[in-house]
Amino acid sequence: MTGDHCVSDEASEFEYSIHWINDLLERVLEREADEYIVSTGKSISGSIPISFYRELIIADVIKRKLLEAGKKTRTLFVADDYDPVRSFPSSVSLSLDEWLGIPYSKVPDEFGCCESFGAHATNEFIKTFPEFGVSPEVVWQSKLYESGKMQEATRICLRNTETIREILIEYVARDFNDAQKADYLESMKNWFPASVFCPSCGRIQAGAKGEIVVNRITGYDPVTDKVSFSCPSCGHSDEVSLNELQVKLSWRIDWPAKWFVLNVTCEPAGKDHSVKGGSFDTGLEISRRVFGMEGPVKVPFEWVRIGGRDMSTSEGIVFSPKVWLSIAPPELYRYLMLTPPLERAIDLHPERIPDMVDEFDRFERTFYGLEDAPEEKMDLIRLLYPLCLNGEVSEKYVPKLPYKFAIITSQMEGILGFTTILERCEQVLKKQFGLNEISTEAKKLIPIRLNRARTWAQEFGSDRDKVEVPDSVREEIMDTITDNDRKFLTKFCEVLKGESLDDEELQSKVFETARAVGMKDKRAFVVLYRILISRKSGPRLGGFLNLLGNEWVLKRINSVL
RNA sequence: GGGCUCGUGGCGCAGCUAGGUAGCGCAGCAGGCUUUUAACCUGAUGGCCGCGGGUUCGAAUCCCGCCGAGCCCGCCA
Repeated sequence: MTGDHCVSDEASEFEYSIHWINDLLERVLEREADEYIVSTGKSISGSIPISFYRELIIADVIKRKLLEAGKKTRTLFVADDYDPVRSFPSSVSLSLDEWLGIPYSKVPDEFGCCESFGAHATNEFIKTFPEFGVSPEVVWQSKLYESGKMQEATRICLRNTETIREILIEYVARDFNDAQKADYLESMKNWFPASVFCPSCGRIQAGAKGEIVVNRITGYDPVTDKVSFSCPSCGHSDEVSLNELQVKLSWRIDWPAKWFVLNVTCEPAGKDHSVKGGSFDTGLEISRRVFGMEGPVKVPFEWVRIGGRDMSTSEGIVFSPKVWLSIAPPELYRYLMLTPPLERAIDLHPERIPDMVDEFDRFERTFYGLEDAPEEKMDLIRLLYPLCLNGEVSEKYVPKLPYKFAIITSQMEGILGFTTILERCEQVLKKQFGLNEISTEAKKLIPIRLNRARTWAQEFGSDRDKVEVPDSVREEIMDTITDNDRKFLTKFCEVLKGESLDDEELQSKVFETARAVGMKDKRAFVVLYRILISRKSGPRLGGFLNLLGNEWVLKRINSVL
């Protein structure tokens, strides 16, 4: 802040904040609610991809800031498991014909461990909440309906069918041409905002994606509270009292009804819903005119993509939270979600995880003042860093093993064993951060990072990232070794047989030995790397040789002599 | 048809809201660390800031138009 220019109180209102979180908080606080309910929701047509965490994290930071401001608040996660099956991802073994049109909450779990197909997919996701630092209350849409909590909302909607029709015509048909508009108006004449789960066949609709015929209510009598319907799936038709039927509101109506029932103050919405005149806006209109409520604060956000493609379950590119956790820290994911503006698409590139982890580590060290940063950036870092964590900010910096070092080292586990590797990593940490002792917190993180780095190298790394130590020296490598090389190797064996040296001493010995036999030092390194890992360069040799152990290296060298 | 976002050195991005010397990370290059590197440090190279107008003393930044890339909505959810 420059002190010489004075900003009046009025003008300061128009100052831009350093981050969207602050603007968002302000907008939400304007509601002056007794309790702020920040809701999120997801349809459950299969495994939930990590992209959905953008919504949960946005909701979570709103909650965190509200709590900080001393407000009462909760976040919700509404699992829309009452939606009927329209299609299955290719990996699913269930028969689509059998379950089409049945709610996901009534389709069995093919793995047999959860209550239903919907519950399985949802539970799998919920399990990762603590690691990603979110803690919403889980609301099952199926239970919301089955427990009767939605029934009054449904009744209100049926009684206001005419108003809802008007709203839909206004919003949906806004940009239609005359012919489309005429069709739409015609179709809305006998339209009702809810559908019936047929008491005879249990379906809410017939036909798969593209050719859906919904078992829509065909009439409602507000005096008798009876609804009539005709099932397109089995042909059953009837007129039954509303509270004796299982009825579900249409999507565009279901959403505002949930806002009403759950008293939602704020809800982030992906761009598919938040498009101008889209389902969110329609919902707000319904909130106002049908439920007499203001409706939640809309928080539009763009999608998270992976490698330039959308994460869709149907395409089979499911990048699940579990996969993320197997290669990168959850804090990094939060960081990536919180840094860019909400309206910006985020494209994840798994192959760039090492760089991104490095960046986050640097960001963290900057927070702790271990790295320089311009003061104007510090405000943002102080705001953002705590929001990236899944727990409390530690008082002291917990040193992290460099990810790129972990990539190489973790792949040595096969030949060295985990214990040796851990010891080596602790040494590196001590050296890098100038420590005498490593805290237990830091120690705990080492194996986690090693595992992630190894998995990353295997699953997403290029050939360059994969370091292998073959069981024996390959034939083609043998052929490249000259007599002069053997002279060097023989002499170097004497070094290895001698007293144990530290990394740097051993490093120097490579040079000394090379010179002693009149070999170019460059060649000495190439030869050793070839024998060890079949390529001409690799990790810093002194440390690497010690990592492998003199005994092992001696045996290896002897095998080519 | 309606809407959103993006277009800045090889790649990924910041800067744009309050116009004034074009920055960062990664890769690449050169050098250093008693000579290795995928660690670390230093340095140099590299950009008509998509194109064309306008406003201005001055535009990556503001305004208008265009081009290109991508996505969403438009039946259901």
